[in-house]
Amino acid sequence: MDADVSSTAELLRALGNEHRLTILDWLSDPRAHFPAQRDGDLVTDGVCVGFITDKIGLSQPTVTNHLQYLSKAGLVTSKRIKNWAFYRLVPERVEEARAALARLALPVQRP
Amino acid sequence: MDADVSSTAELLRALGNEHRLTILDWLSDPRAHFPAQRDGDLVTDGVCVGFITDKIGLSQPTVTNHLQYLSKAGLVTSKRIKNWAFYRLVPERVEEARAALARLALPVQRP
DNA sequence: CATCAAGATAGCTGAATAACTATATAGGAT
DNA sequence: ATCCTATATAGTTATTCAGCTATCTTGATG
Repeated sequence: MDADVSSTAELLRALGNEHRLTILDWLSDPRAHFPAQRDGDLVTDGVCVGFITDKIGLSQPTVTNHLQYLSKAGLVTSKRIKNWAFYRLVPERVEEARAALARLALPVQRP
Repeated sequence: MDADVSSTAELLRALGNEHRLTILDWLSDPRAHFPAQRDGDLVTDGVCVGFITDKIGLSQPTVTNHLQYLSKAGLVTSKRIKNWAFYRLVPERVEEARAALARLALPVQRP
């Protein structure tokens, strides 16, 4: 556990928001949630901010904020093509969160 | 996912704090982290607030605050014996968090 | 009954979150 | 060069978080 509690906490904090969870869910299967893009592949490059903004019903700056928050926690990466920004999920980082919780979920019962 | 995003977010928010993570880690194996108690079994009843307060180095009201936060998220339960309050981990609830993250960690790759 | 000990509650403060509008920046198209 | 479009940044506001000290409540004990 003490193998970086603070980074784990930051990670879980980033996951602890309704809108961010929704966005991550969408990004985990972009083709199921967004139309195809002209200038970048949904899966390979990621989803553009505009699509997420339209679908989630928040202002564009607020969505950018959430995406930057996720990015700081390492949960997404971004890529710029022309003047679009594409955000892609980093599933390994989600897995790290799961791994950190694994030991808590299985408490040691000493005799 | 939409099977209660808001409760999942609350759960992950509760997990997203260094001190609360530390406390939960201790509660996942109380005998490894605390001395035996006179008036309640560490595992069966939980750990008393005083032990946690001493070990974590925060004020007692702050610790009570964190424990109540965890309790609202369903991550711990409390039991009062005499004038001690014992807090015990609810590993099933941690497992719920893991389950919610499981689908994100395994993104669908459609052909 | 008076006192002590354990925890909870009240009340305060500063920092971080989450939202918005308005504006800046940068690339394409006319 | 100008305009349009996509995103980022600035700046504001209200709320929540995380900590503290001081006090209340409750049970045990002299």
